[in-house]
Amino acid sequence: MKKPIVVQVVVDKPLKQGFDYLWNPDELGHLPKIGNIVEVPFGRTSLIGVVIKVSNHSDFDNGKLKPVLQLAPLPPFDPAILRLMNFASQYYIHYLGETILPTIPRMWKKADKWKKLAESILSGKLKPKQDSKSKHEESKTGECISEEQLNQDQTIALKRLRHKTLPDENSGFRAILLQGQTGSGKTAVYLNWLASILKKDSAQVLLLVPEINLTPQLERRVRAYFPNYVMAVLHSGLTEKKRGIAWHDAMTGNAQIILGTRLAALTPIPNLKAIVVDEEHDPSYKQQEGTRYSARDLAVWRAHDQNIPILLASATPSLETWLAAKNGRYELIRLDQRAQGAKLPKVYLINMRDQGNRLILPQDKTGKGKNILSNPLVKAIGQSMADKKQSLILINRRGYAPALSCGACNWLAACTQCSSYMVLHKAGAISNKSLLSCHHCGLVRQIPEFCPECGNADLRALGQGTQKIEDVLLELWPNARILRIDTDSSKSSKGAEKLFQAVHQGSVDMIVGTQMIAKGHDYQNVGLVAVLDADSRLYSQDFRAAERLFAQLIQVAGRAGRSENVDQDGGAIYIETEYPEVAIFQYLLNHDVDGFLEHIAHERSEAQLPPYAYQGLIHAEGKNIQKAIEFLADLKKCLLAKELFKKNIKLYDPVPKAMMRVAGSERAQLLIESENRKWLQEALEEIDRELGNISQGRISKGTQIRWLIERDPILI
DNA sequence: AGCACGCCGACT
DNA sequence: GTCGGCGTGCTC
Repeated sequence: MKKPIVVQVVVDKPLKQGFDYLWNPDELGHLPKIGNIVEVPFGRTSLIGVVIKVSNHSDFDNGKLKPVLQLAPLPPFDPAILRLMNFASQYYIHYLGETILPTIPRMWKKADKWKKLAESILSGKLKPKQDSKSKHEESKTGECISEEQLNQDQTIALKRLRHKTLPDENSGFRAILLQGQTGSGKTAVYLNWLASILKKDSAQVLLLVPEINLTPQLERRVRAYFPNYVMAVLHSGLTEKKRGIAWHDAMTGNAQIILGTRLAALTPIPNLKAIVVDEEHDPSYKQQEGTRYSARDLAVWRAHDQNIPILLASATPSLETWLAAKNGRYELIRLDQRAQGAKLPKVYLINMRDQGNRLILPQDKTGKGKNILSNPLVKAIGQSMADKKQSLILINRRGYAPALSCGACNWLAACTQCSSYMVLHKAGAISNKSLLSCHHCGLVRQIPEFCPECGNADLRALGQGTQKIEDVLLELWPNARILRIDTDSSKSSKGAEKLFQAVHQGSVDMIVGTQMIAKGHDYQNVGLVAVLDADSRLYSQDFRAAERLFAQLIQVAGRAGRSENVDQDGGAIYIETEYPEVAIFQYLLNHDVDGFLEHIAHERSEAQLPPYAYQGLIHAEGKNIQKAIEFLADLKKCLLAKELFKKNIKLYDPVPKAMMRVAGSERAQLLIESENRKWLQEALEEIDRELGNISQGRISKGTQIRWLIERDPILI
């Protein structure tokens, strides 16, 4: 008798095991391969799954095996990407099916459309128009900006890079940190490097960027660099179809260049020969839902596993990467000369404790406006206007004011769903009338006419956001052309790119915005950058706050003085702070990135914090905070009885989260820490088992607490 | 995670 | 007498 073909399939459910199915080669047209994407019956419905094992046996009751219904018109996930998925699943303590399946674009998860898709593939209709360039024509290096255009520093960096990675056919795994100031031309270096990798037949390269939707400039630049290659662009902002096609182009090898955000790190690229992670320190590489992976870390693992080079580029490397380069685990290539001779901007710290620096607006007799803009900054903006230079003004709060308060009884408008105050938005931003909005759950409310506590009509806006700064600037310069760029304004107009176009055309004098204006954009005529709320991000209890702020400040500083005019001075950055003496600002004064990292490294080492220790976080969420805390306290008690936790693991006390209540549910967390990676891994696996025993999915049975394990958290 | 099955309180 | 609560178990 002929042996049946049995395949094991994982699906997108919180289930530990795979499920066995019969494979009928006559009906499916092929023999099964590990990595095949299939449709299988599951309970009363059917699901998409991935084959993870092929055999002739099943431990399950053979009479009850159901057949695989359909095979997707896609190549199987290649062995390398499956190894990566397996690793991610284990490392981040997430079910394999729930790790693999969410990486498949929606377009390919509709089994009823597979027949049609198969036809479009055959007839070549799947390609979008602009991507249908033939790929094997002409010289493959194409119209790359020629190496002669690189400055001396860049040329040396590129040479070293090639020397490290190209001497022989399989030079193997190399992790290289390309550290260089903003404007030092890192992009030109790595694009030229990728060009040399791509010379090898059918090679594919992966270029990861933090948020491509904010930087269409980079996409255009890469396209222009490689006109003769097919490029696949992958990020969450794409339409279903575009993303589906790009993913298909990557996994079939049709595209040579895969440019994308963190999700691209988990895309199958069968002929992957090199990876670049641009702005490798950027927190947006960390996925904050589902499998909570770090795309940068996975990319390094992938490069190591596939024995290929990876380049990590940044002006302000993460401490992890910087230390690895320092102790020789990674290679270090520096790029210190600012391209085209541009100078670094001068840094001014404005001490906001100094009364003399405070500005009183002429109309503002009460002095309410005194903390909004300082005198030195107003003078500098005026000068910048006179010089016909643009000013970039950052305040990391959108809306008009971050709170609404009663002048009589100090009542504050709070969100009913979250432990946060509601932000006042003036007409025009979210809707055409003023209202209160919660930035955590999205709840929107009318502005009350009277204080609901005491009936007073004197309700005041506390603090300031982008809208208010815009108002104040208009008061000071009634004729100034001011553009506000934040999530609100880019949503209500036709997206951020339209707004940025106005900036580049020079039809704007001042740009007021949140952090999103600091990312990646090459401003040609910005002479001044101002940071208004620097301190608010130092107050955070997160130990990485200073590191993040420093990176952001260096990044915005780099937006100043980027003119085409070679003799330009470097522009200026003004930072308003009540603590100009703290280390972060002092290192910033000298643009001393290494000094700052050295300083932070010392602090972390003293405190035994990451990267000198490894952390995991258990999240718990329920109807009330007591229940959530109790759940974690019980867990802790139970864990402390185990050997592993007595010796090698530090368990902190369960605490409410900084934002305790969000959208009606209350959240707590338990931090666990170990000096040893492996011990932490074992501990997290033990916790997963423990919680799995008392849970159904990710909800604990008795207590109805939803829990989640996070490895290497970045926001604590 | 869904979803069915199954055993105890207030309702047309 | 029934509708419906969510506790428990299953999905190849």
